[in-house]
Amino acid sequence: MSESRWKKFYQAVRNVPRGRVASYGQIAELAGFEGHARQVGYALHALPANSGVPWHRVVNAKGEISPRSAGDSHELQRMLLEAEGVKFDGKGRVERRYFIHSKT
DNA sequence: AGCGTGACGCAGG
DNA sequence: ACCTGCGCCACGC
Repeated sequence: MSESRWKKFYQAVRNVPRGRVASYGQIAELAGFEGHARQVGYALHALPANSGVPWHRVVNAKGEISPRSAGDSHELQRMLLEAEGVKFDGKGRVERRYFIHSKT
Protein backbone atom coordinates (compact mmCIF):
# COMPACT_ATOMS: atom_id res chain seq x y z
CA MET A 1 0.00 0.00 0.00
CA SER A 2 0.92 3.62 -0.19
CA GLU A 3 1.06 3.43 3.56
CA SER A 4 4.83 3.02 3.34
CA ARG A 5 4.99 6.55 1.94
CA TRP A 6 2.99 7.81 4.85
CA LYS A 7 5.29 6.01 7.26
CA LYS A 8 8.10 8.27 6.06
CA PHE A 9 5.95 11.23 6.94
CA TYR A 10 5.07 9.79 10.33
CA GLN A 11 8.73 9.13 10.99
CA ALA A 12 9.59 12.71 10.15
CA VAL A 13 6.86 13.92 12.48
CA ARG A 14 8.35 11.82 15.26
CA ASN A 15 11.61 13.70 14.73
CA VAL A 16 10.00 16.95 15.75
CA PRO A 17 11.19 17.66 19.29
CA ARG A 18 8.78 18.32 22.10
CA GLY A 19 7.93 22.01 22.44
CA ARG A 20 8.65 22.60 18.74
CA VAL A 21 6.55 22.57 15.60
CA ALA A 22 7.09 21.92 11.91
CA SER A 23 5.09 22.84 8.85
CA TYR A 24 3.60 20.23 6.54
CA GLY A 25 6.10 21.31 3.95
CA GLN A 26 9.00 20.78 6.33
CA ILE A 27 7.73 17.31 7.16
CA ALA A 28 7.50 16.46 3.49
CA GLU A 29 10.99 17.77 2.94
CA LEU A 30 12.43 15.85 5.89
CA ALA A 31 10.75 12.70 4.63
CA GLY A 32 12.36 13.16 1.24
CA PHE A 33 9.18 14.22 -0.54
CA GLU A 34 9.68 17.93 -0.95
CA GLY A 35 6.69 19.64 -2.46
CA HIS A 36 4.24 17.03 -1.21
CA ALA A 37 2.94 18.97 1.75
CA ARG A 38 -0.60 18.22 0.77
CA GLN A 39 0.04 14.50 1.00
CA VAL A 40 1.40 15.00 4.49
CA GLY A 41 -1.92 16.48 5.47
CA TYR A 42 -3.69 13.55 3.90
CA ALA A 43 -1.47 11.08 5.71
CA LEU A 44 -2.02 12.74 9.05
CA HIS A 45 -5.74 12.74 8.48
CA ALA A 46 -5.60 9.00 8.02
CA LEU A 47 -3.48 8.61 11.14
CA PRO A 48 -5.00 6.59 14.00
CA ALA A 49 -5.31 8.55 17.25
CA ASN A 50 -3.20 6.13 19.29
CA SER A 51 -0.34 5.85 16.81
CA GLY A 52 2.18 7.56 19.05
CA VAL A 53 2.93 10.12 16.35
CA PRO A 54 3.08 13.68 17.70
CA TRP A 55 0.79 14.95 14.94
CA HIS A 56 -0.07 18.04 16.97
CA ARG A 57 3.40 19.46 16.28
CA VAL A 58 2.53 19.90 12.63
CA VAL A 59 1.03 23.21 11.55
CA ASN A 60 0.82 25.00 8.22
CA ALA A 61 3.48 27.36 6.87
CA LYS A 62 1.73 30.37 8.35
CA GLY A 63 2.15 28.87 11.79
CA GLU A 64 -1.55 28.39 12.04
CA ILE A 65 -3.34 25.21 13.00
CA SER A 66 -4.85 23.98 9.77
CA PRO A 67 -8.62 24.02 9.75
CA ARG A 68 -10.15 20.54 9.63
CA SER A 69 -12.96 19.64 7.32
CA ALA A 70 -14.52 17.86 10.26
CA GLY A 71 -13.87 16.97 13.86
CA ASP A 72 -12.60 18.92 16.82
CA SER A 73 -8.98 17.78 16.72
CA HIS A 74 -7.75 21.29 16.04
CA GLU A 75 -8.79 22.31 19.52
CA LEU A 76 -7.00 19.33 20.97
CA GLN A 77 -3.95 20.24 18.91
CA ARG A 78 -3.71 23.72 20.34
CA MET A 79 -4.20 22.36 23.83
CA LEU A 80 -1.41 19.84 23.39
CA LEU A 81 0.95 22.45 21.98
CA GLU A 82 0.29 24.89 24.77
CA ALA A 83 0.88 22.07 27.22
CA GLU A 84 4.36 21.76 25.70
CA GLY A 85 5.01 25.45 26.14
CA VAL A 86 4.29 26.57 22.59
CA LYS A 87 2.76 30.02 22.50
CA PHE A 88 0.32 31.50 20.03
CA ASP A 89 -0.16 35.10 18.98
CA GLY A 90 -3.46 36.91 18.94
CA LYS A 91 -4.30 35.54 15.51
CA GLY A 92 -3.86 31.95 16.64
CA ARG A 93 -0.49 31.53 15.02
CA VAL A 94 2.55 29.82 16.45
CA GLU A 95 5.49 32.19 16.69
CA ARG A 96 8.22 31.58 14.09
CA ARG A 97 10.84 30.66 16.67
CA TYR A 98 9.04 27.42 17.51
CA PHE A 99 9.61 26.00 14.05
CA ILE A 100 12.33 23.37 13.90
CA HIS A 101 14.22 25.31 11.26
CA SER A 102 14.04 28.56 13.12
CA LYS A 103 17.38 29.48 14.65
CA THR A 104 15.91 31.60 17.40
C1' DA B 1 -10.30 5.15 -16.29
C1' DG B 2 -11.82 10.03 -15.36
C1' DC B 3 -13.12 13.76 -12.02
C1' DG B 4 -13.32 16.09 -7.71
C1' DT B 5 -11.30 16.64 -3.20
C1' DG B 6 -8.05 18.03 0.45
C1' DA B 7 -4.87 18.60 8.12
C1' DC B 8 -0.65 22.66 1.94
C1' DG B 9 2.61 26.16 -0.24
C1' DC B 10 4.12 29.83 -3.05
C1' DA B 11 3.83 33.76 -6.35
C1' DG B 12 1.33 37.85 -7.63
C1' DG B 13 -1.43 41.77 -6.98
C1' DA C 1 0.27 41.99 5.81
C1' DC C 2 -3.97 40.13 3.38
C1' DC C 3 -6.49 37.83 -0.45
C1' DT C 4 -6.61 35.07 -4.81
C1' DG C 5 -5.14 31.74 -8.08
C1' DC C 6 -2.48 27.80 -9.53
C1' DG C 7 0.32 23.66 -8.75
C1' DC C 8 0.90 18.97 -6.48
C1' DC C 9 -0.61 14.10 -6.15
C1' DA C 10 -2.80 10.03 -3.75
C1' DC C 11 -7.56 8.53 -2.65
C1' DG C 12 -12.44 7.57 -3.26
C1' DC C 13 -16.50 7.51 -6.06
